[in-house]
Amino acid sequence: MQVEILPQLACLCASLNRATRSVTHLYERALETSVPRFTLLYLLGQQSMVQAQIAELLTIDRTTLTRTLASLERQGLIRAAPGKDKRERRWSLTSDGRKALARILPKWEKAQARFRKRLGAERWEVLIAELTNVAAAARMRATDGVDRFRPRKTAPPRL
Amino acid sequence: MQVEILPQLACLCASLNRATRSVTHLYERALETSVPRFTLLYLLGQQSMVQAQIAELLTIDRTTLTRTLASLERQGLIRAAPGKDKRERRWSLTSDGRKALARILPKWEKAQARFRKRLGAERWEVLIAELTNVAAAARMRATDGVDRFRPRKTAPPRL
DNA sequence: GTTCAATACGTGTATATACACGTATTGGGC
DNA sequence: GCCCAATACGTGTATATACACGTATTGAAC
Repeated sequence: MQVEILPQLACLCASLNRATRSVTHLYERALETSVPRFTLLYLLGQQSMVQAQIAELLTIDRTTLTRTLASLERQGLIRAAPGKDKRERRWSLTSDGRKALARILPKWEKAQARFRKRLGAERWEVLIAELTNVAAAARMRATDGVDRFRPRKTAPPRL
Repeated sequence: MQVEILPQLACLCASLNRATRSVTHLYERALETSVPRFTLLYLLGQQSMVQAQIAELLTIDRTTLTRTLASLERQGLIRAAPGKDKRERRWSLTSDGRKALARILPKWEKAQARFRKRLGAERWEVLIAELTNVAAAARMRATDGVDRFRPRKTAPPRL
């Protein structure tokens, strides 16, 4: 039951979902952890963040994030501190979390380098930029008047 | 906690996951069903297929597919027939399934048209082709000798 | 025909995802 | 101060995802 060539899909969303399943599988083999968990560790390794801010940046549902963060907290990898606003939870890595991230980072970098080489540096960069555009375009409120997404002239900051 | 601009992510896999969450959310609002379920109905609307073949085409884990197909079968939308090989299950739409697909298709086409307009036809087409390439590249066996993905010169068939 | 590795599929379990709904805090209008 | 809509977060429930493991069938080697 071998599929010789991979057909294109008419649905952009189905194309995205398929590519994500395929690539996520590749990364998770290399990382020995799940991509969502690594993504959170990596992000919090850059800077501590309030929960709602993480949800927006990664476009993760608020309630999904609650459980994944709770799980990382149970593992002792992250810790929450209340902000001035007592409703907020500001998350940061614990020292165990930093150690775990340090162990995973080289594996992630290898996976990135391998797949980047496989695709070619040019396509890789274009792809990341385009995926950021697509994520932003899908979040666009339909009632904005213009139903046309305009990519930024200056590249957005990279995290 | 509003994020003014969406930053790029260093991780290609995280970029893919974020874009997929964002776009899937958009489509599911429009479809009033889940994207995986619609994708299966759409595919089986084109042609009946054996389970393992579906798994490969959509790069869905075999065991995930078992449950989603079972759910659609419980709803009476699809039906399995055994092949000559008694291990195989060949799936096709029931008449209820064809009706359901007919109801959903216009909504899907509207969602596609809207988002395609938003992105622009050119970027849309390039994106679907690239996502197909990426899915194929990630499936490439590392031991193929060449660790370099070559896109096909002739576009693959579209389903 | 018998044996056995490969193939097609299912089940138990765990995380990821997201909707509906609920609680606590904040800040502005009065 | 009081009221109340908005905000930040959690819980119950359902589907999606995928690994480890198990069963049935096939086909080829002998």
